[in-house]
Amino acid sequence: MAQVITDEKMVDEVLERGVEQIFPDKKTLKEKMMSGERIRLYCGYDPTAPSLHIGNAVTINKLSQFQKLGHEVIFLIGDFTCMIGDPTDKLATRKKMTREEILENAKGYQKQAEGYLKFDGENPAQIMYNSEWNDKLTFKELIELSSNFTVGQMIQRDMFQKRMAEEKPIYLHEFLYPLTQGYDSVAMNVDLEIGGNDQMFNMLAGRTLQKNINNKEKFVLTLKLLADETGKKMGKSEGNAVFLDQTPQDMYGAVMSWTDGTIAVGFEMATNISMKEVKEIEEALKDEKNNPRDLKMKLAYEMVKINYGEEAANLAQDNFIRTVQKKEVPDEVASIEASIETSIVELMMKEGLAGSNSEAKRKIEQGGVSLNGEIIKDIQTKISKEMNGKILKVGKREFRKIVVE
RNA sequence: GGGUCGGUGGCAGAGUGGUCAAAUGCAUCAGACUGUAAAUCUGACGCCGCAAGGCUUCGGGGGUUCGACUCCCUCCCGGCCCA
Repeated sequence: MAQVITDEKMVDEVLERGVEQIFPDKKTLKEKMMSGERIRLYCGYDPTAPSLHIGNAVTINKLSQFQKLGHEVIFLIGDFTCMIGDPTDKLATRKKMTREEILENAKGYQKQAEGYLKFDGENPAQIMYNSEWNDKLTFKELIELSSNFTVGQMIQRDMFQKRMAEEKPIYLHEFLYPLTQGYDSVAMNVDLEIGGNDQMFNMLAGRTLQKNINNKEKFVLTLKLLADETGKKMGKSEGNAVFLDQTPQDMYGAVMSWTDGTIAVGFEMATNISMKEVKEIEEALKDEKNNPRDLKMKLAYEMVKINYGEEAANLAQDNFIRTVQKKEVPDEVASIEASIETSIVELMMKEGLAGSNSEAKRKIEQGGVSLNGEIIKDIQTKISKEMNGKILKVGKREFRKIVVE
């Protein structure tokens, strides 16, 4: 059994760093943690996509901080809730997923989370699947669960309000999402749930149920969303998403495409460098003399280091400097075989460098395709003997070494 | 059950008989620039084709018409109001 650390400074940092709100309040949770009691906490992840993203990483990072203090961490995979689809942030009902798709997506989650959270050694995090108990719920039990909430409470929810205002449909089963997520708290009998601030409603439903059913106080800790001062979020729709299964190079590059305003908060939420350093970075960012790019490079480096280790971080950084800043060819370029007389367009298609012939042609016409630095202008260009060993570049970051057969 | 409005490209959302492969915004891609793969600017953005042009697409099916995203019939789905 792991020893629970009750160092006040450390407890404070865990309860403050990146934290938006704590329910019912920070003081009570702190007292509980300072008492030396080992608390049981979790955060849930719905496997709607094959990869976790940076937003998930922030909560996983928070879980790991509790883990380091010796608390019991559960990494919950929402294979059941996922079938309903969380209405949070969704203007439209999510399409239903099959169990197969869901489990396929969930496969990589542990590996992707490992950069932050330990699943072995002392005090390992446990992985649970919420289908384990939700599958077994009977209709009768579901009715009993539902009776803990009123329709009024459900439709209060901002997202539902918005949908009603826009005359968009709300399906009955969407009301069950907070219910089932809430029931997770009861089934696992946890003391604390953490999640992004947008998950507050769902997490509080669990607080209500845990109180009503197990007569236990469940704490809820919400984290700030990773966003810049204008509220611009990181995410897919913003085009700057970072996924945990990206290659080190791509991850590094994706971080580099964040807006400058996200640098400090990125360090605070997604890395584990000390808060002292985070403050120093904040100060440095205010100084005109410093180039924010350099601090962002440090952030990108840290992110890759956490997920892939120091060596990969160095390589990713070198790669970025080389290909993006100096516009040179990277150290390692994948070779591709090409037979004489096949067209460049055909080759690009075969290599997945273009989604269609039209796209390949467009890229050539727009000057995005080059061979050893020489822009290919003619879409009719065919592979010739002289091209052997030359580097084909498509767009900013795709490099292939041609091996003529 | 009745009334009424609606279902358009990855998303949001215009378009009401030819000028529509379908405005605009977001996302995406390419280029320029830069302090970065940021911001900004320029261009592209269904598929095939060097091109001319062709093919497929506006909930499904059928019809009217020289011609339909646009009109008619029918079916499916949704919002709102009434019951």
